Amino acid sequence: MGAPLPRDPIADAQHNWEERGWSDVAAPMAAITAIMRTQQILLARIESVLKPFGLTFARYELLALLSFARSGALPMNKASALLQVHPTSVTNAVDRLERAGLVARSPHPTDGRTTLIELTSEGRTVAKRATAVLNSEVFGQSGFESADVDQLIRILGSFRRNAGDFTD
Amino acid sequence: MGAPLPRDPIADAQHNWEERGWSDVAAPMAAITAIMRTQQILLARIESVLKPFGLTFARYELLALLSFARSGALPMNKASALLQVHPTSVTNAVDRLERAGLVARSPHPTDGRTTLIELTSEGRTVAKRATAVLNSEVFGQSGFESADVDQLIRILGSFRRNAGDFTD
DNA sequence: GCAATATACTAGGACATCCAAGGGTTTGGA
DNA sequence: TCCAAACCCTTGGATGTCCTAGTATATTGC
Repeated sequence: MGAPLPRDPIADAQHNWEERGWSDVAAPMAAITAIMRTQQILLARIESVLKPFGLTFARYELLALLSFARSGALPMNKASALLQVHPTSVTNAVDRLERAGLVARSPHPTDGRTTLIELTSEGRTVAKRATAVLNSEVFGQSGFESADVDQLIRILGSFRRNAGDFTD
Repeated sequence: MGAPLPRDPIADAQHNWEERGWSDVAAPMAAITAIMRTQQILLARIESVLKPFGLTFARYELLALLSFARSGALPMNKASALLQVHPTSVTNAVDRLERAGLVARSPHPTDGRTTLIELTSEGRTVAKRATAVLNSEVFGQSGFESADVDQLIRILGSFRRNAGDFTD
């Protein structure tokens, strides 16, 4: 956005919390705020890389999910569950991907309520190329130490499990 | 959203990455995806707590920032920089907070380009009460182990510094 | 078998974020 | 002094997310 700040605004907030006598929750507040900000930074990097492909992160995630499905097709409700987003968000993403010719809707063979989303061959190509660039430009240069990556996976995995994302 | 999944979708994605030969970036990919999902869960909790106050997280952050400013007022560009969001997002938040009577715009005394945002007394009251509930309902029950909170603050703090958020 | 309930997707609305562009104000160099 | 460049805020547009409600199809229970 702009130039770096002279001080860490989240550390400042943590100090403010402690000064007000909320020391018991100051650290979790700072951690949660840091997660918010980190997500914002990472999302911006990802979207910047995907822009040349005409993709957003939401649409890329759907393409990637489909590309890993054996049949190359998934019911919309399944995609919604796996991506952990609201069904209307999937409808929105599919609308745009379909208009771009990267996926196609088709009726479910036995359940009239269900719509299957299927990768087109162009969709598969775009997914492959976008993934390659994301791997090299974002995931390969995350800025996290290797040991910290393991810590994040452990800590956030535990959090997500406790939050009810999955049972394992 | 829905019921817990039988398996962790992010761990599955990491395995898929490894199977395709992208083992070198599979772990950072999983960590980054986990940050995205964690942010989503935390944001939902926060918004749920703030809803009774007629606040969103974006508006709450602005109120909280103002409540910690000595004078109780800040220029909009300063708020934009400290909250690390685009100036138009601040304009949007101030518009709504002003309509709700929680903040007021006033001209800067010496710089005609600048607009100051000031807490109203009602705004200060709402900020105080919203903070109390957030502290007890979200930050006080984050679900993170105390040691993990420290790890998160360290890891994400380092990341944000490297990303150019601040120099310290 | 049929009505009541549950499930799947979509339409419309509220919010937030960013970008691009425009209008007003200040600053700084020729 | 004066005009160009820099800065500040706002408007308008695109996208994503969620919620609520509505339509269509399946499933269940009597």
